[in-house]
Amino acid sequence: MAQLSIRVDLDGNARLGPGKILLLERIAELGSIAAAGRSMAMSYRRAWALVAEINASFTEPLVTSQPGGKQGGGAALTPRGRDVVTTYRAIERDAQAAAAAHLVCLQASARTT
Amino acid sequence: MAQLSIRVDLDGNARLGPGKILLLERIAELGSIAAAGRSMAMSYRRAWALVAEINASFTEPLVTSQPGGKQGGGAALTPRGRDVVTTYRAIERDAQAAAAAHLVCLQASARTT
DNA sequence: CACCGTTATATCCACATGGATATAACGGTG
DNA sequence: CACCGTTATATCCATGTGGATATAACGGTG
Repeated sequence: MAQLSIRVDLDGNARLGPGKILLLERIAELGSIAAAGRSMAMSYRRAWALVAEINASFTEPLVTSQPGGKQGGGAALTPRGRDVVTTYRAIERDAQAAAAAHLVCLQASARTT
Repeated sequence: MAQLSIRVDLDGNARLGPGKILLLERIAELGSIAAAGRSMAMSYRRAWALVAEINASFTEPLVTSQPGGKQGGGAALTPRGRDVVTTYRAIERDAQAAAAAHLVCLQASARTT
């Protein structure tokens, strides 16, 4: 089915799209920036840069991280981080629902090959 | 206010986002691919490539063009092209409305600098 | 105390994107 | 019939993005 791909442009410079949100979810699931990046075939460099950008975009960090420690360290989402992910997914769900009828219309004239 | 930036991913390879839609609107308004590109500070090469990609994505062209003729030629939207633009704008409007409450929530924790 | 996997950071470079530019063909208009 | 601005297309190249790689620091664990 036709899908919307949604990027949120907040006032200020914060921009949040599918890639960053998936990265956040993988961090929550896997407990590290490195593992999250690997799971998305993304270099650590890029994953780290995205996390830095995300944290800089909000008034408090969405991701906490520690170098060293058990298993070498790791990262996790803050409560605020979890909220942001949940809210983004809600936006996606509601926007997709609101657009469903229009998408059927668009899809009808699209080349499917 | 926080804005959604929406890309539509149709079944097949067709992808339609804000840039292509604006280009289509400018073509409709200005009557040429070249003028539309200029109005968006976009090279003719790129504008032309986007139009080709758009036309290839649908079962019938959204843009017709003719080289030569009065004022050197020009381009215009087909009825289908106008439909697609209208439908996309409707998706944008409805999705934005559906997300409005969530966006307020997100914006509250975003850095506004 | 050596080891491990991570965070954090810097450097180098391959590649794709797209701008700049050139050229030809087209077909009304003066 | 020359001119014009467009479509259409090709070539060259600057630039930015992000991968690959290296290194240091960190702090639990065996």
